[in-house]
Amino acid sequence: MPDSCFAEQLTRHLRLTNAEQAALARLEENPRKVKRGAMIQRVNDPITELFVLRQGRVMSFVILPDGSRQILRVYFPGDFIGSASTIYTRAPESLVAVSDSVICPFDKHALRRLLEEHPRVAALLFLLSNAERVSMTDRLASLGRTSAKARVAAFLLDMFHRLRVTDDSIEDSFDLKLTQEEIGDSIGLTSVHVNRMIRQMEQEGLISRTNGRFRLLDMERLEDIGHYTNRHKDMDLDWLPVG
Amino acid sequence: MPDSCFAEQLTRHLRLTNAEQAALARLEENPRKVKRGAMIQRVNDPITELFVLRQGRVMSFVILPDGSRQILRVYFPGDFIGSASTIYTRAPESLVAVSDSVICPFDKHALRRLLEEHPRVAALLFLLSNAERVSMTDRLASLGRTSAKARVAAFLLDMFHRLRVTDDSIEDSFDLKLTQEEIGDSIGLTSVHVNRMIRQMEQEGLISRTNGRFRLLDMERLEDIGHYTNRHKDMDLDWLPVG
DNA sequence: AATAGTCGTTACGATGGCAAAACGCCTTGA
DNA sequence: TCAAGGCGTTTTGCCATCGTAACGACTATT
Repeated sequence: MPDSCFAEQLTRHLRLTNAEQAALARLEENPRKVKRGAMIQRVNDPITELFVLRQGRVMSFVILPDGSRQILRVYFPGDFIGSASTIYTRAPESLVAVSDSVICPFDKHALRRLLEEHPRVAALLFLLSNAERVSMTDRLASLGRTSAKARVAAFLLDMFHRLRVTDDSIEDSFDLKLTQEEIGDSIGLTSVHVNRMIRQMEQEGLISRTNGRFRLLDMERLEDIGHYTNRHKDMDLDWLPVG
Repeated sequence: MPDSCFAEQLTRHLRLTNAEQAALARLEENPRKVKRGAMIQRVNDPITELFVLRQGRVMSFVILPDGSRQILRVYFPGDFIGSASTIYTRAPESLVAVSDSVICPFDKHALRRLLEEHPRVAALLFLLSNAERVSMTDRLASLGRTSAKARVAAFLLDMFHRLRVTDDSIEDSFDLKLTQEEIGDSIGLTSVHVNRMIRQMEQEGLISRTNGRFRLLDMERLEDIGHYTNRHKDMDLDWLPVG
């Protein structure tokens, strides 16, 4: 395992000095194992710490008064969790481990000191946050303006590409580790309808499933159906020069 | 008019030194008038500049292949427009003036230099971006999991509170300057259905309209219907100390 | 063996989209 | 002052999409 999952993921997109890498690695000095289903943070909890995810899956969500759940984001190894917590004193969203995971909590004030000592990291986090915002707007358009089938297609493609960023072993099949209900709660559908769409897409030869692993058979058609655009190629990697 | 709309809005949330305020004011040295309906940026345009909005209304949106439009965000005076542009070389979204407006374009590299000379501003922008992300997740939950009526209620409340941040003259009635079609494209509904909901809420005494101005008559019930939570009171204003 | 969790499947019904037309209101121009 | 046009709103009927409820099958865990 690398010294810093977070730095490792960052360097897929942006350039870091050795000092910055070392500083980021210090955020991951206290790994903690959490079991599938364990709550890491609840809405309205006073915020004292943020996290880096090393292994497994974590997701953020909110529960509406009528009991329905909206999953906001699924986190993968190397992801920085809880950026929302930097600007609020109480958690605006809950965090739960979707599968057995290893998270690295660090103090909110430790992050502030890091930003003071390594000002360029603040700019990097600003950029990262903007990228996350764009991916959020893509989901907004998906939820607001597309059919159930398009949402499922876009969701699978998004998960596939995000998994590949940190996991080189992924070729064309991957273990999502999400139930169909969790997929539905991510894209604003019921598990019943997610199931309908998945089976339909299987019959059409778009995807296949073998013991829980998805395989995307026809990328091109999936991207078409899901109105999916991979934004990675448009990233401005050198805007913020090194050192 | 203040030297810097942007700095003025920022200081509603966060503390700025005089030097930082002056640096931000320099972003607004080139005001430009744009007419209602004028395109400021198109999807996939190479990005060279970002904007601060001084007067009027600007919105960002995307058009899906089937021609439908998702409005991503409505910007008000004092808003920083185009944070998405910092990390991409091509615009991921279009920008259009919703009403006659004054925008202040500035070079993308001028922003980079500003971040280098005033490292704390990078951290402030990081925080601001995180706040925007949270407001985006609120909309995600609204689109994914709530009824048409709830979305309209939440949208009106959101616009009302955001307008009040920079416009002290607003008491309880306000001029949204958006058509019902634009409201629909913001919250994933057709203009027909937006109209249905607005008239229904009028009849129920929740809101009223007089020559284009909305008046929110029953805040409490609106917040209830829209599952609206005002997050402003939970902001962590002092996490990043001054200077 | 028992229990719990996930997936598969069906029938039924509500929510909200679509198409089309009329209405009101403002602007422009004679 | 009136007419013409454009734009946004209002209204209607029809119907597709997607949600709800309910149950059975399958698997893993205890």
